Amino acid sequence: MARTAQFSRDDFLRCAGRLIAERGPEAATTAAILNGVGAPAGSFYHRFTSRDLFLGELWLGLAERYQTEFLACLRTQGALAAALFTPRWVRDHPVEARVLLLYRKEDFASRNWSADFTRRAADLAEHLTGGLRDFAAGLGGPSPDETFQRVRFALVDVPLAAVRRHLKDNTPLAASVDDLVGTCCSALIPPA
Amino acid sequence: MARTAQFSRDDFLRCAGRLIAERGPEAATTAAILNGVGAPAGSFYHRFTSRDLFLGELWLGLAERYQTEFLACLRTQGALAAALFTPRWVRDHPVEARVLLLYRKEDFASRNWSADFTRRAADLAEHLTGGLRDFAAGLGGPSPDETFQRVRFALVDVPLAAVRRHLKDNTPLAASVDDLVGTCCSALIPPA
DNA sequence: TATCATCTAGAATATGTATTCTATTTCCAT
DNA sequence: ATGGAAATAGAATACATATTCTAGATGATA
Repeated sequence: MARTAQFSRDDFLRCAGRLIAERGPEAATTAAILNGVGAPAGSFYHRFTSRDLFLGELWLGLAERYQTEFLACLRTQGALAAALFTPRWVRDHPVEARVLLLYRKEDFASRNWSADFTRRAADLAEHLTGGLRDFAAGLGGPSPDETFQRVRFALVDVPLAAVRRHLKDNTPLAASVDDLVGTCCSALIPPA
Repeated sequence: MARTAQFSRDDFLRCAGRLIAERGPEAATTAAILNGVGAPAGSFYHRFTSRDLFLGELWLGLAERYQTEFLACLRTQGALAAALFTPRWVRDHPVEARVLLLYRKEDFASRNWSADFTRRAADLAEHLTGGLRDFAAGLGGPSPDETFQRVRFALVDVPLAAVRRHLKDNTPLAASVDDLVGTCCSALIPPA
């Protein structure tokens, strides 16, 4: 009933991911993507309404997968495991890690996102703070909000900082990174 | 012997800094800068050879000032003071902090830097690692390189991570940030 | 094998942005 | 006063990149 597709949405997404991992979001021009996939412009715009939404799809997909795993890890294995989740994820997904963790959301979201995408991004952020707040509440302490901020710093900000330098250099993640992250985590969230 | 200048290099640099602090490096288009200063294109290109070198000058200037103060603080006041230097600098220089610490060097340096600028950037990086290595050497310990990496993490990466979330939200830096940074610093570099 | 929705094809267009170019103005030293 | 260097002025140009547009190809189904 119709011509068979020669390219898939994933062909474009993967190619863009590779380009970004290697040379940054700027390098993922439509021309570079089309050239990498070997497709004409028509085939790209047949599948995606614009480059902005295309990049949004790439970013949201990665972020949703990463964050879901992270929150599951936090719930089932606790603070230290969650703090060490990010270095592990970087080792397991070197390309995705560079795309998702080395650049800023704004490099992908710049503007013109659909209501659906804006919603997905907001849900994502809300889901993360929700998970962290729940965990912080379980720890007790006098100020729930102070605890939340401390937990977020220990489990999100510090691990990301530890990992970014290596992502930037494109060097394998040293085992000592886990020590640094673990030391901070234990200091910030004393084990029971 | 010549017409008096209506604009200064600093007018352009300051305007670009303001634009970047408010809306990111992308917002500092030549058109936006010219419009902000109220100058014609000729006056800009009379002073700067290109936008790339112009942004480089802006970034290098800020980075050199920030880093010089940081290293002086480390030398004279030690690890904890150096770790707390960054939050203090952010409070004292809200605009400059967003330009320098919220974005990546690559957002400014992209390409086409002169040999002079490349050299200044390399010197800067070398100077920083030098200062950190010297300090780490003073701490002793079995592995100088491991100590160096730990010091760099405690005094550079962790403070930057602590500060970035607030820079992104453009919210004043809470005092609790200093506690988080201090806790990590003391755990990573036990006071003598 | 005729149909037709889907997909490929890529040239043409639109847009934003950096940069150049050719006057023209201004002011100080003579 | 005036010659000339430095600065302003802004229209014109160059360029990269995203997007549109029209035509044509393909292949499962009736």
